[in-house]
Order: sequence, then structure tokens, then C-alpha cells
Amino acid sequence: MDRPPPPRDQGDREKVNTPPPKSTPATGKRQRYGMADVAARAGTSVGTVSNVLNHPELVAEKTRRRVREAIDSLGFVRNAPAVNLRAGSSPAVGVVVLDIANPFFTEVLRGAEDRLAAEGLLLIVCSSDDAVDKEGHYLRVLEEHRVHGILITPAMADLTPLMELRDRGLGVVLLDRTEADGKLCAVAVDDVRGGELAGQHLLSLGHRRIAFLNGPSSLRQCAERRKGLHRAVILAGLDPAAVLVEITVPSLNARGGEAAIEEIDGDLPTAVICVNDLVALGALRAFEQRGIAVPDQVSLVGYDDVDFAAMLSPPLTTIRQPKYQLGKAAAELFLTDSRQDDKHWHQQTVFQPELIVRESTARFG
Amino acid sequence: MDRPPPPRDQGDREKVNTPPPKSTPATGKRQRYGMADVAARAGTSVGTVSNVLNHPELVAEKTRRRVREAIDSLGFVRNAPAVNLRAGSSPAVGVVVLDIANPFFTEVLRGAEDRLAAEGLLLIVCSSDDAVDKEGHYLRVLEEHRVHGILITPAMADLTPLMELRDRGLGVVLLDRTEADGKLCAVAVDDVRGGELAGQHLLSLGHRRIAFLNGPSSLRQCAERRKGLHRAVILAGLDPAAVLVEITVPSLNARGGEAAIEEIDGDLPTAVICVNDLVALGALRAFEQRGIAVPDQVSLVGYDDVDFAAMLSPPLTTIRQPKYQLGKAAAELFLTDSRQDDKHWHQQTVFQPELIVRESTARFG
DNA sequence: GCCATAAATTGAAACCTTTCAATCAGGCTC
DNA sequence: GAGCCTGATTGAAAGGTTTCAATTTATGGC
Repeated sequence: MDRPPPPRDQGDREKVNTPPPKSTPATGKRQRYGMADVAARAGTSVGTVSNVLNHPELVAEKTRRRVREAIDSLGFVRNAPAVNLRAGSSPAVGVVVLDIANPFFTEVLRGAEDRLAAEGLLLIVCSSDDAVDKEGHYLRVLEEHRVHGILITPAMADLTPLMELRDRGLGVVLLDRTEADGKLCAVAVDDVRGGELAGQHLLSLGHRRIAFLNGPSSLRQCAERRKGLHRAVILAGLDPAAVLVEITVPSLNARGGEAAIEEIDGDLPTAVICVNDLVALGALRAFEQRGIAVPDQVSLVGYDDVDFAAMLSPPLTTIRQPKYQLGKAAAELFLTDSRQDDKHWHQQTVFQPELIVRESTARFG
Repeated sequence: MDRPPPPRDQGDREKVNTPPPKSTPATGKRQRYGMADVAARAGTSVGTVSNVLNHPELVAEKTRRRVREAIDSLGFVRNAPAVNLRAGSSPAVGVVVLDIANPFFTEVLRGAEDRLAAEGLLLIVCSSDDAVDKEGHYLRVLEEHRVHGILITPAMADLTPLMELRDRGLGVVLLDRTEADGKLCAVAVDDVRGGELAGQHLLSLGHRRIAFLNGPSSLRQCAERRKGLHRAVILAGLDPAAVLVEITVPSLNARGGEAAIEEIDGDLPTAVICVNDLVALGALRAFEQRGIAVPDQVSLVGYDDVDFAAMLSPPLTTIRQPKYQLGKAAAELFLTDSRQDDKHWHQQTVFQPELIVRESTARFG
């Protein structure tokens, strides 16, 4: 209750109970108080204020209350940069994906956010647009910010920069990407298997001329789905070169799919596999505009099973990936990766994809 | 070329050209160098190193090169928290949305990112899930981080906390929310008009019993769309109470829409307006499962015109919002808001929504 | 009431950068 | 060669927090 008089009695201490300390700017604006101000107002020392904030159990009840009051009445807001400077790191995690606007990443992101927020970690998101320089720039900036770690779908082909990051103490988890050497943590869905599933499905329906709308093969996902598709064809005793028409889309979204289909001339394949549902959506649009019926004239398979895939017209046959889980698993892996300083075995969590048969595919011939 | 000998000749300076300064940890790991180390290695002072980094034009060519070499060979990485402490702010912007996984926000986000990245600003994203406490927590953390500003779709009803933030020097822009008093910058789409458009459309098709799957009316968007809808009904000379069935969905996504439809028993309305396309997607799913044909038995109108709306089965009639623009405009507004310290007139950028008629709506009766 | 101990508090160093007034070197003019 | 000027460099302060050894206060036993 009664504020006790300034504790020690050396009268020359000027910093007791001075309501608005610091400068007295002409414009009474944008004034920020620091712990020193709080300490002065509460008639204590900065060390104690710090303790109230970080180790309240060390501070006597009465003092604690006084400090808390001072904090409130001054509107004190902790200065995180200072905290982070002292701590040597920021409680944040960088997430570098190809494009935040892609619903696939969006769900992955959400999974990661939920897990990381529970640990008090902030998420800094960056779209690399698959551009190596943009990615490099973001990585540098994130490292400067001293984030705890980075979840990344790398655009770069050679991952050594990421391993160097790891060596410099950042947690690194590859998102939707495996890494053969096991030098980095990774979460991924088995893309080879996914491609195989898609291929098997169409082959079993009798298709023998299949277009694959793929992204740049520099992206591991794309390369692996292609590999799986090839495997399916070979296992069926057929010749990939004869069966597959491989087309690289200009961009991994609906526009890209649309453009790719528009450019096909000559004889259409009897089935199309798209590297993701967005591309499939674009393809669907293009088919509709050209008056080509799906699945009557051409079968279509997507990849991802995004939220709306089931509701397309026709509902899209696709390969489902556990997106939210993926993000959550990545966050989880990151947490163990960065906690255990040394004896941590870089773990690869691989989820299995699932073929979801809907109405965009039909028997051929 | 030839490294000149240590400049000044006071021999007692220990910090000239010492290859690995600082501590010598047993495990040669996780060593971080600071500008002092760089300076030592380059045989110069920290002030000069700083200048090379921030004002290269002040430093002599030869020195600059030497410092750059030292930086590279030491693998020096600037400590952003220290920079930010000194500067009093972090070059970052917080974005607080209801849910990053919502494709609407996702595109808005991308618009903002593109504009802000151009200014070297990072994006810290937070999903508030429309929970006031979560939102408050994020706002506090962001302020502690001393971000330049905040783009937010507020969950809170009373915006004074945001104005206080502004008064404390942060740029604040409301995302997808207008603010009558003009005390804050805002970008929004005219939601009243959007609701009106949806209502007019259905009324003109002869519908006289319309369900509105809305979110909590604490969300301004929801309240305003409702208002517009009411207005449309009144302008048509009808009684809102008689025409409208208002249902609050448990969550603003496909699950919510599905649940809401499942719960309707008794006589169905002849048309349903959903507060966003995701809810509409869920509704569509529920109708399909119940064997109710859209638009033959019930007309359905969405809101947002997300990427896939045109491809649903049937293609969804909806209200289009310029999402990417919205994010970009918000970023733009934020930039001017935070630059001009005082004489900035808080601006409200309002985009007009557009009715997109597709096949999920049909004449009734 | 005194002493030993536990509990509470303090003050200063450390974290790393940027800024700025002050210093220094070198070139120029007269 | 003295004096001046410019351009380059320096050193120290400041920014706000946390930590930790040291100090002060309170508690309890006797």
C-alpha cells in the first residue's frame, strides 16, 4: 500500500520516483521508457526490474508489485532488440518458401506456425519465387537477424550454404525436400511414390499417352515425381519415351497450367498429370475454354489435394499430401534440431502420399 | 595487393592482424566474429568497418578493400539485433491476419510482401484466429520487436489499442477494414456494397427466402456485408426479417460452411449467401452429400472470388475482391504513414467489389 | 540481542553496432 | 616552409537489456 520511502539513504541519488524522467521534448510525443526509468519510478535498481521480468520468483512480493505498477503507469515496453543482442539470438524462425500465395505452402506454414507459436517463436516468411539470388538475400538477412533457425524449400541446387548455416548454429529443416546424405533435417512426402501412384492409376485405366506438366527439374519435388512416373511406366513394361510427353510449365500456378495446355497443338495426350493442383486447375480452365471434356476426352490428375480439389468441376483425382502435418513435423524437427546441440541425428521424416480417385480420370479406350 | 604494415606505430596495440581473435573454445565451433575482429584483422578501427558497411563513400578505396577481405575471410555476419538496438527499430513489419491458411489473406499477404520487400522490410506473420487475446499477445510482441509497423485485420472491437500503437510511432494500417473516424489508415473493399450486390442478384432472380452464412458480427466485414444485404432487401420493398435466415458459422472456413448446412433442418431456403468462398465451398460439399442440387434446388453465392471459385462444381457466383491490390495498397499506405511523421492525413483506400455471375445461382420459381 | 544463513537487491560489465566530434595525414597555396 | 583545407580515420559514448558476484537486509535460533 504505502509506498515506503526511498530505500537507501544516500540523498544524492536522483533517480527515485521521478515521474517522467529522461528528456523533456517540446512535443510530448513518442516518448519511450526503459528499464532504468521503471527502476527509478519503483525506487529500485534495473537489475531488480529485469528480475521481475525474467525471474519473478527471485523478487520479493512487495517489490514485484511496485515494479509492475511502475511498468504499467509508464507504459514500459521491453526492447526486444536489446534482449536479443544480449541473448545472441532472436526468438524467431525464418520460413523461406517458393510462394506464400500457394495454398500448399500456406497450409504447411500454418502447421509450422501453430507449433512454433507454442514455443513463443515468431515466424518470418519469405517468398523466394524459386530465385536463387532472392533466396540467398533472405538467408543472409535472416542470419543477420540471428533467428533460431530456418525452414526452407530450397531453390538452390547445392545445399552447402544451408549446411554452413547449420554449422554456424542455426536449426535448418528442409521443407518438402529430402536430402540423401542425411546431413540436414528434412520433412517431405515421398514424391517418387507420389509420381508412381499417379502413373499407375492412369496406366491401369488404359492410358498410353500421358502428358506431364512439370516444374523445372531443378526442383527436387519435380524431378522426383517425374522419376516415380517413369518407374510406373517401366514397371508396366512400357517405354517412357513413347508414353510420356513432358512439358515444363512457365510457372507453378494456375496461369502456368493454362499456358501449358494452350500451347499444346497437334494430337492431345489422353491424360495429363500436373505437378500440383494449381497447375491442374489452370489446365482444367484451358480445357474448358477449348471445349475439351474432362474426363471424357482427357483424364486429369493433380497433386497436393488442396482444399478445393474435391469441389472442382469435375472433382479432381489427385495425390494427397499431409500439408499441415508436414509443417508441424518440420517445426518439431527444428525444435529438436536446435535444442540438442550436438548429438542430434539429422532426421528425415517422410510422409507417404495417397492417391485420391475422383472424377477427373476415366478409362481410356 | 601488398598488405601495408600496421598503420600507427604504437606497438602496444594487441589487435592488429590477429587471425582468430577472441576466445579459443575447445570445440572449434560456433565462433562468431564481430566488427572488432574484422577491424583487427584489417588493421583499422571499428568505426571504419562500420563506415565500409554503411557509408562506403567515406572510406578510401584501399581501406575499403582490405576491410571487405577481412569480412569475407572471417565470414563476418552483421548482428542485426545490435543494429536495431542502436537504430531503435527493426526493419520489419508485422502482419496480423485471422488465418494465414485462408487463401484470401494469402494473396493479400503476397501483395504486401512484394511491396515491402522492395523496401528491405521483412514480414512477420501472425494468425490471430480471431482471438482477441492471441491478437493482443502478438501485438505486444511485435511492438517489443520494434517493428516499423503493423498491418492488421483486427479481431478486437475497440481499436484504441491500435491508435495508441500509432501514437507510439508505429505505422498502422487496417487490412480489409474501414474505420469511420478516419483516425487510422485503412484499405478495404466496400463490404456493404458487396453484400448489397449479392442480395440484389438473388432477389432479382426471384429468391425470397435467403440464408446468410455469416461470421461473428464482431467482425466488421461480416457486419457490413449483412448490412448491405439488408439494404438490398429493403430497397426491393421486402421485409428482411421475412426474407433472411441468418446463421452464424462456427468457423470461417470450409468446415464451418459444411457444419452450418448440416445443421439446417426443416425447410431449406431457396438461396444461400456465404461470407466467403471457403464457407461456400463447405456448403457446396454439404449440399452434395445431402443430394441437394446446386443451383437447381438451391442457389449459392460466395464472397472473395478466390482462385478456384471459377472451377468449382458448379462454378461459383461470387463477389470479387481485388486481393493482391489490397495487400499492395496496404503496404503503400503503411510506407507513407510511417514516413511522414506528422502531417499525414489518415487515408482510407476503398476498393469496389464486383459481382461475378457464374453457374451456382439460378432463377427461382 | 547476537550470529549465522538465507533471501533480496544492487551495480557494473558485456552484448555489438552506429555516430560524431576530434585527430591526423597529405596536398595545396602563398 | 607556414598555414589551410580536404579527406580519411579514430575513439568513445550511447543504446537497453541480462547476468553475476558482491553487498545488504531479513529470518531464525540461541
